[in-house]
Order: sequence, then C-alpha cells, then structure tokens
Amino acid sequence: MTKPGAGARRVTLRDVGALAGVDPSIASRVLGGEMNRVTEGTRERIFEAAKELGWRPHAAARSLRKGTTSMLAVIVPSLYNPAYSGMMKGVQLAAAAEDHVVVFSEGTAGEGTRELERLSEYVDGIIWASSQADGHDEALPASVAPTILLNRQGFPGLPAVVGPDAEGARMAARHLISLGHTRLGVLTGPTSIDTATRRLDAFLSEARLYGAQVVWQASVELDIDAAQQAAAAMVALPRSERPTAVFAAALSASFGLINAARQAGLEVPADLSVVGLDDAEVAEIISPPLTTVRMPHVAMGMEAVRNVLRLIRGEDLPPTIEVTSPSPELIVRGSTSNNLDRTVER
Amino acid sequence: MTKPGAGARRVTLRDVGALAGVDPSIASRVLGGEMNRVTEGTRERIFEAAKELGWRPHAAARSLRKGTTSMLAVIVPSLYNPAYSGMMKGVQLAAAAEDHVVVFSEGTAGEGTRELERLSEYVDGIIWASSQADGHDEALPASVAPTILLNRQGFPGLPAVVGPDAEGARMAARHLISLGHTRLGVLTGPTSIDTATRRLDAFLSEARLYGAQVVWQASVELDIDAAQQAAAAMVALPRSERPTAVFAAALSASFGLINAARQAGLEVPADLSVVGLDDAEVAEIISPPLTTVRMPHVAMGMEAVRNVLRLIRGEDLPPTIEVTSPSPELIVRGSTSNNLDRTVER
DNA sequence: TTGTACGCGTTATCAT
DNA sequence: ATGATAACGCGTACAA
Repeated sequence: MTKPGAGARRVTLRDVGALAGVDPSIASRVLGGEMNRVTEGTRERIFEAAKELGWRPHAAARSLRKGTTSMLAVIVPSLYNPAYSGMMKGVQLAAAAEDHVVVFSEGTAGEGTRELERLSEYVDGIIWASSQADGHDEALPASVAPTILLNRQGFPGLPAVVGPDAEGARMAARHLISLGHTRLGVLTGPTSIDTATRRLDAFLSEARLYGAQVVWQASVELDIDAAQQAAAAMVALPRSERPTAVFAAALSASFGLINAARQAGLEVPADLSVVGLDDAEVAEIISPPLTTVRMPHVAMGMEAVRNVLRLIRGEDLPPTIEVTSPSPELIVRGSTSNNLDRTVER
Repeated sequence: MTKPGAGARRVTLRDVGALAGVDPSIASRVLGGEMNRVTEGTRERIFEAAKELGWRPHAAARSLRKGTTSMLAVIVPSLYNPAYSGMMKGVQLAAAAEDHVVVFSEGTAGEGTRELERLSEYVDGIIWASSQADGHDEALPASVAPTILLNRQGFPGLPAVVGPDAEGARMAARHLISLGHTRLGVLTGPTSIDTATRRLDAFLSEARLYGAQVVWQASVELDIDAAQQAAAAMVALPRSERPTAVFAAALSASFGLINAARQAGLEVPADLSVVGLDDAEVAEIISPPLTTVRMPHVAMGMEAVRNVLRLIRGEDLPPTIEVTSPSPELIVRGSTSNNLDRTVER
C-alpha cells in the first residue's frame, strides 16, 4: 500500500505483466477484455496482479494508440437551463451505458463553431443542442468531430435528433379547445429556430382543423423577460380582443406569460388559460402549477448519443431523426380551465 | 481545402514542419508558445503552415507526453440543480480562463469514490461538490487525482472551498428580526453536511444575540418533498406555537416550506415570512417571489478551480478556504413582511 | 538557431 | 498461447 501523493510512479502494463510473469502485450489483451487466445490461468494471474498493483488504464495513452477518446461533448445554450435537464440526463445515461464520458459546454452566442473546434481536440463526437446551431451564422470548419444536432435542425450537413414537436403542439391545441376555448393565442421561440416554427405550424393547423381562431401570436427569444414583455402587450388588450387561452411553446414563454398576466391583474387560469410545452420541476412549484405537454427529453438525449456514435463509426444517418416514443404527454396542473366566457356571458 | 469526412488524415507537426521547411520539433516549440530560440522568419512560416494545413494540437498525444490533460472534473449531486447553477458558471469561467476543459458528472449516491476513480483517468483534478463528500461513508482510494471539496468540508485530507455560510445565516436572522419577528423557525439541510450545521449554528446564535426565540427547527434532505413534509408538521401547529418567520437554509427548503404553507391555507408572507439562502432564477418566478440571501456562488466556483490547480502543482493548501467576497447579499422580494402579530393583537 | 533521438503507455500486427 | 516490435503525435534533453 503506497502512500499516494509521494513518489508514486504510475502503474503501467509493464508492471502488471512483470508481476504476472507475462509480456505487457498479453496483459493489455486480457485487461482490454479479450477472452480468447489466453489460458485461464494467465488470465487470473493478470487480473490479480492488476488489482494488487492498482492498475488503471491510462486514457491518454489509449487514445493516442486507438485514435479515439471515449469522450463525447454536448453544447447547450446555457448550462443549467431547466428546459435541458431531461435531455442532459438522457445524454449522461446513454453515454455511461456506452462507456463514454461527457464534457459539457456552454455554447455562448456567436462562438458556436469556435467551441466545436476547441472541443474536437478532446472528444470523438459532439452533440450540439445550442440555439446557435441554426446554420445562419457561419459554415462548419473542416477540423470538427462528428456532430449531431439535438432538438434543432437545419445546420447544413448535420443530422438532427428532434422531438415530436408537431404532435406536442397539437395536443396543446386540442387541450385548450376541449376546454371550450375558441379564441386562442400562441407564443413561440424565435422563428429562426425550426423547433419553434414546427410547433407554431402544427398548433395553427390543428386550431384551424377544429375551427378555433388564433387571435394573437408572437415569437420571442428564449428567455423569460422577452416573453413577459411580448405577453404584456397582449394582456393589455381589451377583453374582447384577447385570447382566452394561450399556448406557450417553451418553458420560458410559459413563465413570462404567467408573470405578465399576474402583473396585469389577470388570474390564471380564470381569466387566461396557459398551456406550456416541456416540463421541469420548476413547473410544479410555481403558482398556478403549469399545465404542460411533457416531451420525451430523456429519450431524445439518449437517441442523440446513440446516433452520434453511429456517425463516429462512419454509418450514414438520415438528415432528421424524430423521437416519437414515449409520446408527448399532457400534464394537467393548474394553469388551464374551462372557458368561462362561454358559460358566463356577461 | 480538403473534404472533411473523407480520407482526411490527421495533420501532424510533421506535416507542418515539412511545409515550413523545418524540423517538427521546431514547429512544436513555436506552436507550443516558445518565444526565444527561433528566428522571426521561421516563426512566421510555421504559423502560416499550421494555419494553412489547419493543424490542431492532438490532446491525447500531448497528454501522454506531458502527463497532464488540461481537463478538470466537477461532481455535483444532481445535474441541473439550480442551486449549483452559479457555482458551475464560476467553474466554467475560471477553467476557460486557465485553458482547461470541464467534465461534469453526477455524483450518484453511494458511488462517490467510484466516480472519483473513474474520472481520475481523464482529468488532472477534481472539484467535488457532491453531498456524498461527507467523509462518513468510505475512504479515499489511492489512485485519485488531486481533489478539492466545494461548498462542503469534512472529508478527511481534502481541502475545501466554502462560502460565507455563517454570515449569510446571520443576515437572514437579522432581516427577520428587523421585521419585528420574535418567534423564529429554521429549516436546514442534513446535519451530516457541515454546510448545513454552519448555517444553523450561526442563525441560532444570532437569534439569541438579539433576544429572539427559535421555536421550531428541523433538518431534512436536500429535496423539495422532504422539506415540504417537515414543514407540513409545523404549519399544522396552532398559531400561538408556530414561528411567524422561518429561515429556510437552502433553495429546496424554501420551496418546500412555501408549498406546505400554501397547502395549509397560510399566506406567505402575511401568515408566515420565509427567507431563503442561495438564489436562482426560479426564486424570482415563484409566488411570492422568494426573499433570500444570495451567496457568492460564482466566486466560489472560480476559487475552487484556482485552488485545485494549485493542488495539482503540488502547492500546500489550508484545509478550508472561505470565499468572503463578494459578501452575501440580502435580496428582498415578496416572501417576508413585518410581523403582523405584534401590531394587530387578536 | 536548428536538428536528432527518445519515450510517454497502450495496443495491433506479426512472429514464435 | 505467448512474445517481440512498432507506432500513435508530441515535447524535450541534448547534440550540432
């Protein structure tokens, strides 16, 4: 039992081999998991020696030799945005299952592709969930690791894993309509992000299908303040011109909307129903608790890992992979209610 | 301009050297940042060649040679816990400033030290912010990278970076007392975590100092449900036995407390004032918005990075480093108010 | 100022 | 079934 810190030279396969009385290359084979081409006796001796000496693989040496790092990077718009919590959990889960380590990084605005290059030195593949990934800013540099988009699509040449946005938006529409609402509103993220437009289009067409009117609509950046500001204009409208129910197609939009309503003295859901998209713990603790459509974020994160791994192996991928299972789920909490305008005609 | 994906062999220093007409070792020196021992002309030719070919350092090769990876790991109790948002931002900031990449990992219960070993293969140092790090479970394995605790202390042999917990708790106490409250309560995290006990002790002694009584106190796990359950018992107490104001010494405690109060039909802050510790965006959007003491989390994260780097360099560290600047700051929002019991005696 | 030579730890290939 | 060897890309001590 050597004292750590001190002179503690690294234990290498040479040491293990020496103790087990075999060549280092055999030790490498055995500890690398090769089952054949070695007698049971030596196998055991090698494992014992490795354990005795406390051998651990040297990631850098292995990487250099094999040309692969067993690391994946994921770029998110902002670290600890609750809307990404589920996806990151899925990434973490699937990566661990595939024996990969995950490097997280914030995709700060304007530096999208710089970050891709920097991380490419370290990892085998990249999962890009940043809103920068809209393909409108810059081209992809040459020296970049295999990259897949998550929860977004549209960067030329990069395959994407997306969720059932259209179905989720339709569920939100049907929920409001089934509550008797006929004058609807919709608040989405920036139209430059296709995820937002897919949600918007699906909501609009489902509303039309059921004969509901969409009397207000806006697109805002994905932060609470921007949403609140846009919603403030809506809640200031006279009652007859306002929607009685709004679909807020992102978590930040839901929060901004509810805040604006409260500030204007409107009660949610009595005066205005709000249904969100995406879920998080915070949706339960606000008041009223948010009725929302939960997307299969964990599955999406896992699917992203599996597919970036395919990409790394050189397999061909379809341009867009939609995760449809588990299906989006309507979580009814407190922010939606029947359309009172219909029953109490005042 | 080579097509990516295709046969694209890696660009090495040999290629760069060849194009610049020098030995690869010179290219290594120049691109490694060595300023002397080379003429200006060759310097330029090498940079040009590197740029032209799109050379990027090979992290694994460099690591193997230098015995260092330029990567740091940080272990948090749960990914995307908003209470860690600030600290992680600080870690990310300082790491980037020191040209290090950050690997995030969840410190799942009971696997604390396993995770340390696994990550040690990849990184130069570890920042351990998991609540597992209480030193009561297991001993530190020998083959572990230099490790520093963050927002916790007490694991034998590991230096710790902590925040101004005592001062923060005192500020909370003084705030409630200045509002006229004399019967106080306190809800902290598990006593096995020294951060919780430091906050508790400071609150208790500050209350005593000002002659306020602490009529209720509890310690719970760091999740909303546990806090809510404990608080439910308190709000069920008759009015005369209840505190009129409670210090919830963690974000999850604040939320659980407010939920329990609302469920019991109590109004916050009219019937019960709540002051929290730690801040996050979610504290603004709940209702009432949480009055809380903001801790210097970003600075703490940065300090953790700087000190783990010192540890890696072999420097000696004091067992505990308290970050005192910026000072904790009381953010008065809506969850505290004057003690009405005193004015309206009913 | 520039070049040579070697080794970091691992693993794939080839020989025994 | 086992062993010897070379090479991954880089950085550095040393020689020229």
